[in-house]
Amino acid sequence: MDYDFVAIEKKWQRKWAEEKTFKAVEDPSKPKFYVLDMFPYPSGAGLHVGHPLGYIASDIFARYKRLCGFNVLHPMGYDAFGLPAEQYAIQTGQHPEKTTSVNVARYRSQLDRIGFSFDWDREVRTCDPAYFKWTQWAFLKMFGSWYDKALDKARPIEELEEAFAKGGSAAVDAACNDAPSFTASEWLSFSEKEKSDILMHYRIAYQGESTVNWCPALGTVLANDEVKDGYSERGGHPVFQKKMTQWQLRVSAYAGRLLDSLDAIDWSDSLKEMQRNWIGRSEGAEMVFKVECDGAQYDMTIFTTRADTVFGVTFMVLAPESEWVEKLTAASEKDAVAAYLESVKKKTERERIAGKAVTGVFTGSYATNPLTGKKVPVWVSEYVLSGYGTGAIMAVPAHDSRDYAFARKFNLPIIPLIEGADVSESSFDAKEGTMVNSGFLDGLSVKEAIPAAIDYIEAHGIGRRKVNYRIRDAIFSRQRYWGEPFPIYYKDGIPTPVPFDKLPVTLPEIDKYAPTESGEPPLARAKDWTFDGWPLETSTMPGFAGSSAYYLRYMDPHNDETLVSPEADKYWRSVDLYVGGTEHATGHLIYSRFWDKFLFDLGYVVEDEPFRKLVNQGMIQGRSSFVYRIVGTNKFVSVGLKDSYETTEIHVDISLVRNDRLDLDGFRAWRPEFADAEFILEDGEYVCGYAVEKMSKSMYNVVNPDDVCETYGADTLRLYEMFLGPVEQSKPWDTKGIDGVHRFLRKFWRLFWDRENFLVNDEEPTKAELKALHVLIGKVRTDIEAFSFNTAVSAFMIALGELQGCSKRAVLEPLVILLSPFAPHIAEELWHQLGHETSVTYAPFPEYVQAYTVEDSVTYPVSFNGKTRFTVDLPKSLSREDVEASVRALPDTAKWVGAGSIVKVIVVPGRIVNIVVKQ
RNA sequence: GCCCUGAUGGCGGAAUUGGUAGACGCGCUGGACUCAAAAUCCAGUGGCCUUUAAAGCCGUGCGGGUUCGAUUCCCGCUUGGGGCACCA
Repeated sequence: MDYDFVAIEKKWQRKWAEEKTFKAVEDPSKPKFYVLDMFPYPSGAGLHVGHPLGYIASDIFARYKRLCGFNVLHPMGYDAFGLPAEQYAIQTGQHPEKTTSVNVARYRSQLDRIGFSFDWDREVRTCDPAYFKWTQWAFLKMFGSWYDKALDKARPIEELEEAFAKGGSAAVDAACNDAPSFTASEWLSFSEKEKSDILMHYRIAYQGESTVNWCPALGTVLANDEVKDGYSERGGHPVFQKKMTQWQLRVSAYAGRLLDSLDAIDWSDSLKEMQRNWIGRSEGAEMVFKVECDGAQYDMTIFTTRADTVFGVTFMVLAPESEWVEKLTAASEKDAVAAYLESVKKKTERERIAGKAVTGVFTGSYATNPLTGKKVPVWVSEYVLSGYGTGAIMAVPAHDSRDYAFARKFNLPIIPLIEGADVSESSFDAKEGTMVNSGFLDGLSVKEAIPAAIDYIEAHGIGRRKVNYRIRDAIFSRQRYWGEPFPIYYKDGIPTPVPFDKLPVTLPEIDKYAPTESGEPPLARAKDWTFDGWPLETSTMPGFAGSSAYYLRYMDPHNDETLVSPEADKYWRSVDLYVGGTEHATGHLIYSRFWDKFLFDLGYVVEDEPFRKLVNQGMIQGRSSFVYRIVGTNKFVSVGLKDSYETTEIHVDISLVRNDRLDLDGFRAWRPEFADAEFILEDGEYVCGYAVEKMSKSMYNVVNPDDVCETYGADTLRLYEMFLGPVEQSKPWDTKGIDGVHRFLRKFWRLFWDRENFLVNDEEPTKAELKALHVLIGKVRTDIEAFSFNTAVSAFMIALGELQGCSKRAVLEPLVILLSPFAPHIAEELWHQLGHETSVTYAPFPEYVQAYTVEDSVTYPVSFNGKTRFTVDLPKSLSREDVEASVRALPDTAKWVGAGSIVKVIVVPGRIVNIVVKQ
């Protein structure tokens, strides 16, 4: 019987679905294991072979864990809200829900074909009201909470109100954005509206004005991680900085915890580093400068990490968006400052970054250096950011390159503070050297001077130690249709939560999906977009809202009472293995951690980190093929000969190319303009050139997994994607090697079947066969645990070579179990042919037994300095004299052996190379 | 500019903790089977020198170092990929 992968795969995929083989049920008697993939956005293009890479790896791991006796939760769903469906809707008028469900169906059929062991009963879709009810619920919980810095956790807002009523604003140490201070009695006298406005400064989910990334082309604001190099990540449209009132999440309150608990999770160093940079902790000091403008006096606070350089401050700089600009602009400079602010406003984010031109304007006011008493001018410049620190800086041109450039441009003085620093050409930014010109700091090294300066500042009441974080609060509103509506309505202008029992707030039907003519979000088009007669919020939530807690929902997806029941949460706890791309490093993976910590604070979940271990799979790139048309003709020249002609490189569809050889007739039929193409061949064939590029339709290099399943089968696809190289590594898809993997499966099949006979017998395996089997068992286990699937596949191939013609049940049964995570269909089929009734999925992983000894070896005692130190196993061909002579000839350092050491003797036939001592 | 990563045959990639570099697969070459082809099987396959073989020499991006021994550890570069970037 032949290996009929088409029939086998169809048969078992149907059985698995019918029998719900992979259904996960909470079972306290078994240890749990939660394996999760980042759920996909169901795009219209469908899956290409790059997408399943991570899914295959996690599926192997999930199946392996089941074999090891774990109760495995391995769910899948769809991140179904998003821009592409909405833009398609704007163009065609088709409801995004329709597009989305069509795409979801396509994804599902593609996924099913690869034979994943998902528990589809737990599927979630972020756009499903029964799901986003809990996204809205979490938002309301954040709206109803504040962050207590003293306890370092979120608490219900009612407790804040109580504290205000007792002790006013001074009674709490809360994370907030510039809220006014007030007494207890003032609080009690405030109106509802006033109280609401004040609380808004404290809520974890709050409405606040801030400088946001505004993208006019998309008609919406974007979060920082959705902007790349000043362009929108989706669509690549220019982005402007704009002050707007938006819903925001107080992620910044969690900065310290997000940073610290990175140490406790098993993620790659590079990813942790990315998050550390994004969070951006820096230690320094806040310092107060007295400022004077047209006779008025102010105290202005700045942040610096170089308190040691205060003696070199020669000017101050404000961010253009800073509130200080208005206060500190002298009457005489009003016009100049206004003109400058206007010019800054017009620039796109891109221009601000790219144009490194030094610009700025003098405000006409002066600040007093708190240490020297000297007066220095206050300037405004776009190189200072409003969102970081206090939006104002002290400038030390001698030791900061940006301040230096500014000082040079506007002819401001430069005072060097470090001995021997030459600041005639550029600033000296390094934190090393000995202080000079710095009063009481003179003679100290920079490393000593920084804390000494801060101590002094604190002692004299000029400022205090301060840790600053770069991470900003997440902008949470989007002016779009296809997202979760906010469960917020405006009662007398006061943002009011929709009661929990009225959730979810579902999307209204509207006639057009574009923003309104007056620039309002699409939801403003809805006829009756109200709650209880009051207007509802018209913006929707961003993409990361629905993906932030989906891993929790999988634990208890049908629960209508809570996001996740305490029982389910306590059982599944958190994700043990999370597999996905690194592109979410500063988006989803930050927000999810924040979201989880928030729910943890409120006692809804038991773990304060969502993803214990994270593996980032690499991208699979496309391998594009090219033909070379001789300029001005319809003649194509093979790649090896193209240098003798002037040619144009043309992408050719890779389905017309096999092993870089072009299918000439197929090419002529491909497009009308090539119908009468002529070819200049080499060795009778047309050889194409190639390049590794992103897999995309326009480069004709997309490989659909369905096609691979058609020709080779899902098992081959799975095995091949793993065999391609380490999961974490990016690599091009290259069909060349796929035959080798397919051949392996056919050979494997042939251990069981020849043309018509089932070969399996009950003979006793030989020692050599047992050795091959058990080496494989050990290797497969360690490789899977180490996520090294490519070497595991190699191990199978080696074992198969050694087990040729071995059709013994005692060998084949464990072999089938071992193979089942990788190639589940063929394994399931053969498992049943071996007479088993139940799925191989729950068979026990074979035990590794050291069932062999080194053949042809003999044990020698080895002695140094007349004492026997240890014994070694060596090939018989080596005489005892040889061994001892070799050991004696070794240098002393190699001969030392400590008590209790394990010794390995490295033997090249005929001589001892070395002795390795292991502890 | 800063941070993280990687660099090994014609190709994808192996190498447990510093111990015979190139496993496994692809490709290529030769052979078997076949009227022939496909499929399958067997053998060879880093480079140089050599008629061949044996033996030898050189070889893990480059230059140094530590070590009996370095793809592996240290220092300094070159270069591919990714991230951050006026963050004071």
